[in-house]
Amino acid sequence: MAKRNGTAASGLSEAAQDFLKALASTSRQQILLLFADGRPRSVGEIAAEAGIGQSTASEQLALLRRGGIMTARREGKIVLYFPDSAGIASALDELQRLLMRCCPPTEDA
Amino acid sequence: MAKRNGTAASGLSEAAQDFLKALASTSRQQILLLFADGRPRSVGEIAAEAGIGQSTASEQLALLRRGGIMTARREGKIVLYFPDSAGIASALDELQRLLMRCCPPTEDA
DNA sequence: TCGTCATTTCGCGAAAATACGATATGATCG
DNA sequence: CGATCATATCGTATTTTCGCGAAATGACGA
Repeated sequence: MAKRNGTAASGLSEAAQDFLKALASTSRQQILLLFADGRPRSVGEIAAEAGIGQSTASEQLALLRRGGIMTARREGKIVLYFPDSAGIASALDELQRLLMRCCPPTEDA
Repeated sequence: MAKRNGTAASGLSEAAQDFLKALASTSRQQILLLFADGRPRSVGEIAAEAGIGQSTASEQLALLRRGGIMTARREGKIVLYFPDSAGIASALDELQRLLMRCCPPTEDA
């Protein structure tokens, strides 16, 4: 009776949980903001631009990836990370549904 | 040159930061879910229904309130907590804007 | 005013997150 | 194959969060 990844007891899927946890960190937000220009980056680049260690960047990127916020593909010797628009959209959607459920925008109108 | 509460260096206002932090916790999510029926509750009720200590509930509710997710009003001797639809909507809106900024939903579309 | 009830604040120990350097894994090139 | 570069994983120290009971604050009623 392992818990499926659907709706957990708390009402949010694990994916959405990971999404929120990944986003609730200023350092990960900073990483995310590097991609405002839409250009994929290697781990080393990200570490340098964010001013953090290489291993730290790798770990944070792993969390962002688990949260469905970023994806990566291997490009020869390096690994290119970039935002996962689809993952973000779906997590955001689920989050919105949860909030709607708890907090109807004033029951009248 | 104190940082205004508008857009911080990371790109997210403090309000949005607190919103995310408040939401990124299963116990706080559980509290939030108690309000699916729209009925306001006292701190004691919330503690009981969520199965946590009373002081813990108070502290978590404070975080939810700081995150703009819940509000409270004093009703005689007790304090009634309930979701803050407006706060949620605005934080969600800002979050959405941030994500749009970093992750355009495929540059063509 | 005093006592009581509800909530907040405080002090604390346990658990988790964070960042780092060092080391292991994987891929490319000689 | 062996060296090298990029990334991932490991071990660890520091900080932050979590949840609790105890004590302080605030509100009401006798």
